[in-house]
Amino acid sequence: MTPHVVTEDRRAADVEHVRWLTPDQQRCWRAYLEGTARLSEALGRQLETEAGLSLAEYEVLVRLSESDGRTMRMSVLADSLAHSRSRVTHTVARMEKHGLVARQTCSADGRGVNCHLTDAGFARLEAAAPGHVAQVRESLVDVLDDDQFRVLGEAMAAVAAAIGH
Amino acid sequence: MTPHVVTEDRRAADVEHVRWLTPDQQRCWRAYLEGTARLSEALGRQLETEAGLSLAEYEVLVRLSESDGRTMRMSVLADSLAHSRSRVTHTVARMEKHGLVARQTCSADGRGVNCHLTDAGFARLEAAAPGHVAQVRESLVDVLDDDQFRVLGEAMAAVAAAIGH
DNA sequence: ACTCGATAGTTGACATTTCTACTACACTGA
DNA sequence: TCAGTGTAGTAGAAATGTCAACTATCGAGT
Repeated sequence: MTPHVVTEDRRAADVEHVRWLTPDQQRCWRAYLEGTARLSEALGRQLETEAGLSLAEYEVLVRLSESDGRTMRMSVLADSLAHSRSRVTHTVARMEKHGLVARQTCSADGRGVNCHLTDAGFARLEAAAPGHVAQVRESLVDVLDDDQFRVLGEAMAAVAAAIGH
Repeated sequence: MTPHVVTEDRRAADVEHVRWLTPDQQRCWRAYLEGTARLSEALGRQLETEAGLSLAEYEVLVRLSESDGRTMRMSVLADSLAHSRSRVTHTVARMEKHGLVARQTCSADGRGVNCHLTDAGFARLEAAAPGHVAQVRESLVDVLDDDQFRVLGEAMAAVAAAIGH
């Protein structure tokens, strides 16, 4: 904002060392940004209109439905979704108000909270899943050939691993 | 919520026609979700802490900097970002308050509004770009080999095209 | 010129996400 | 035992995004 000459000079020098993206890489990167934006928009809209769920809520339902006893610790849920704890707290609080999940403090660890999928929540997931999967296919899986989709998965797994946990 | 027998039956019948994802596809899809979540989190955090910009604001600066006269119509900007018009209005309004852009009604079309990148906005972009590119490389480009990244770009371009404009 | 439907953009209410600070409990080591 | 440190989760405010309603202008058809 009010740069000193020194910092300006350093920045200017740094610029010469920047490994800018090549035009091809630029194209890939822009395509990534546009594709991911449109895809999450399409998925979110489908879920919202046909099932009254946000994508975040749906993902919570999925994780819980797959876990032992349909129950997960809040922090495990957060990690598995790659969402912040705070975000999961808020999401789960909303879902609890709607009767989709129930929370109770963990008997083994007094700090912990178990989040449990209710029957109503499970039913809601069952009702939502077919439409959601159809949308995932229509907008992503069926648009790509098997190799493309496989590489996409491997690439994003590598990205997730590189960023760390 | 209060399902009739008929609709329940229909749903149950439909379920049998659902083309669920195969386990391999599931893995790819989950990896996609986790990778994109972590990547946008990493990019957003880098920009916020090192440049005081959100990813959305940064993208606006980039588009404007590349356009003729560093000026774009609001709707063109929105389309090119794949963001809603409303969202762009809010984003640009915030940026205008900070002096990064300036708006003026379009002389040719009285409904239109031109969004122009100010010198301060351009300077801000120049300052932010090296760090951002470094993060994009560290978390994405340099994590993948050339083929993976190319396929990723092609795949997401196909997705964007399939979802339409 | 006039009316109608479409387009451009904004606005404000509402929902969601992020940020920061806080409480409570658990574990470790003296 | 208990002080210090780390972990689990929550709460509320601020920032950001979405939705629906609105104003204003354009442009085609009459």
